[in-house]
Amino acid sequence: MLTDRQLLILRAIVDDYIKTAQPVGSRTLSKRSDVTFSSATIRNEMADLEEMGLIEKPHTSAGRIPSELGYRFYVDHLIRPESISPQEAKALKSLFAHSVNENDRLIRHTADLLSELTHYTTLVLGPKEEGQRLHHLELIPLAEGRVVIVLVTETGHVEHKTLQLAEALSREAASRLMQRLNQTLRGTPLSQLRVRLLEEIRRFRSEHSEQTTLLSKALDIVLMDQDNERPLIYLGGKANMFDQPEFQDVAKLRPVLELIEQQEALFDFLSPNLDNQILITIGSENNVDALKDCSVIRAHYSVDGISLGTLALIGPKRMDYNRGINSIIHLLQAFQTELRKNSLD
Amino acid sequence: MLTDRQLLILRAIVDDYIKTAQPVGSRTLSKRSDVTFSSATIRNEMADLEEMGLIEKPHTSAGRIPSELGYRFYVDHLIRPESISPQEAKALKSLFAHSVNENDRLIRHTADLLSELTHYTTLVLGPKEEGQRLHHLELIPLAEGRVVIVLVTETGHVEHKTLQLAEALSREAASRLMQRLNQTLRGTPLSQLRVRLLEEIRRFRSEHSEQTTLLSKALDIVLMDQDNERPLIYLGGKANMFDQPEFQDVAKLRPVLELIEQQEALFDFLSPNLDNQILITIGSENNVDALKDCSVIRAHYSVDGISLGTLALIGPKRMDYNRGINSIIHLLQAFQTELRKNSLD
DNA sequence: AATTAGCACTCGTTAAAAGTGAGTGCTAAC
DNA sequence: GTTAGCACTCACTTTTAACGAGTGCTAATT
Repeated sequence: MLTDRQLLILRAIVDDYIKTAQPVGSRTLSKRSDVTFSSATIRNEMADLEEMGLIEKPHTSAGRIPSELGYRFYVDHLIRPESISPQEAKALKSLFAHSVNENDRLIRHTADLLSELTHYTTLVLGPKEEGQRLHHLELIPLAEGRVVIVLVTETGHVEHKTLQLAEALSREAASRLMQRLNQTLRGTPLSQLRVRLLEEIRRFRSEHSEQTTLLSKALDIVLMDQDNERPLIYLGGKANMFDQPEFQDVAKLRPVLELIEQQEALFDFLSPNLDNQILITIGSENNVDALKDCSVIRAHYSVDGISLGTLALIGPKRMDYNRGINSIIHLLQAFQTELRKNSLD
Repeated sequence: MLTDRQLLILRAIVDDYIKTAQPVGSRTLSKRSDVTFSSATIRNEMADLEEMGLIEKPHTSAGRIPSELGYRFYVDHLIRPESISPQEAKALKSLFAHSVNENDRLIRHTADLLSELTHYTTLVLGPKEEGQRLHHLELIPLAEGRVVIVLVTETGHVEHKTLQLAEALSREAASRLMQRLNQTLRGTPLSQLRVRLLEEIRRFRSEHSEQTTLLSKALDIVLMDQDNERPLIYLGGKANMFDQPEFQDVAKLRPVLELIEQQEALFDFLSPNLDNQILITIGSENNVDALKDCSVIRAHYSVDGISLGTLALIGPKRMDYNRGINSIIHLLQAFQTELRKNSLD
């Protein structure tokens, strides 16, 4: 167990290092107004803290920096849930002043906002398709056998695909089929949609003896497309990475930026972990080599108790956890409220 | 005018520098099999080439590197339109083996292909909306006054927007209005669509005395949205930038990557210049400070003689122009063929 | 017993000095 | 016109020295 003085020193070291990115020496600390004891005393305490693995020195004659364990301790025990400043609270309220009807744009907007708010890079994992339920389906026949299928989910998400049929689908046939499909399929989870859709078309065909073989084949191909399986990831403030002194070296910067561009890898990484509402992973805790020098703050967003996706903040291990956590919590609130507005019960 | 020997030497210097990124010395050149004269002779010729501004030395005791003028001369006079290798030609053919129905995805796919082919970063500017013409318009009323409007252009581009009305629009009203709108508005350039759409709705209202004020207001807001004005830009192979030795320094890399993330700036930069089908700009010719160390190869793509957008390749000034130009030309062909397939006359 | 002042020591950082080598320009010989 | 030879330049590397922030330990102080 740590003494109060040790806690004070540890917090001071982490705070200072987060601010300056420079190893913190005993003399520097002793000059702080909240430190009443001498640098020698601090050195003794530091030796103890180092023995406990909470801090470390880059080399013999340097000050101390927090270890991963130190950051972990700081995050777990030393963070004070600071309320954001009044002007920020005001800004946050006005952020969503005019509603954004489409979830896609709402999510993109949110990613940008969060990165502006924190000056870190932001990742927003969109809702997984599979979990969502169908609200409405529309078939729009165009010229030359082209058919656009529009799909609206209960969360208000709209999506379209274009099919190419060998022969035209009449507007009347499309209309009849559509009416039937909407009657029977509303509420179907998208994960089952493909199977049930084909089944339903087959049944419709036998009842009405209409020629929809081509349609079902084309639909099958388009719905099979794995593009749909994976939720989209939106990024905000990528350039913020450049401002971090730890990423002035291309060798450090490259793996992070490369990972960020890879949808698949990111998806695996961000994929839901529903234990906590807010999850912070530090350095090697990320279990991703490219992120061994980064910390990630994740928050799951949900509507009506259903978890939809993830908001994440990515920065150096030396990131401002306090600010990051508070910003993400506050933005999460506003974001969920907007999402709620867009959903179709 | 340059002598044959000077041309040989200039080409050798540029080729060598493109390959190695190291200043080329007279001794190195004299060892090439196609060089029969001595290093001293080469030094004399180099002095002349330098006087003409075609090459320069980073410092007194270094080899020579091409100047911007040198690259310009190389691009204008020394490039041989090399046909791509058989295996690449084959690969190119199979690239679009299965058609991509949606232009958006086709464009994205193309950006990725081009960057894979060249190992440079690729930009693809999508078609400008304004120039395109309406093919079909669909209104889909959902629950709670939500209406999805789907818009299909003659190029086969599909787009949707969600409107929020204060009170529900009946399916019948929507259907009637839609039929009318499609009759009168097909072929309208998107640039005029907003005005003509509102006009048409107003007229429809007076004729049928239907309550569509809300609809036109909501439509107005949504169509006003400047998001639509600007074509999308797709990026491929961003990570390729990291491989270039000239961008190992964050100070050099940063402005380029930052620019690439800025849709607006890129849009202005890539905006059509219809003089040539292929345009190459080198370093300062880009007129963009962030690209002063880059070269850009641009190609305009068109369907049925109508220019739609731009394919671009971005790399260091020392980029492999030969390969870049040839790749972009070949991919352009295939890309346009696919686009043609997707258009609705 | 806890705290602090003092001091030798460590080690990264910076600056200057010396050595190395690739490459040039010039001159004289071919 | 071409080439061999040679002095010269200058980035790059290595070496050495000086510097200073910071530490650990010990002895004195509270």
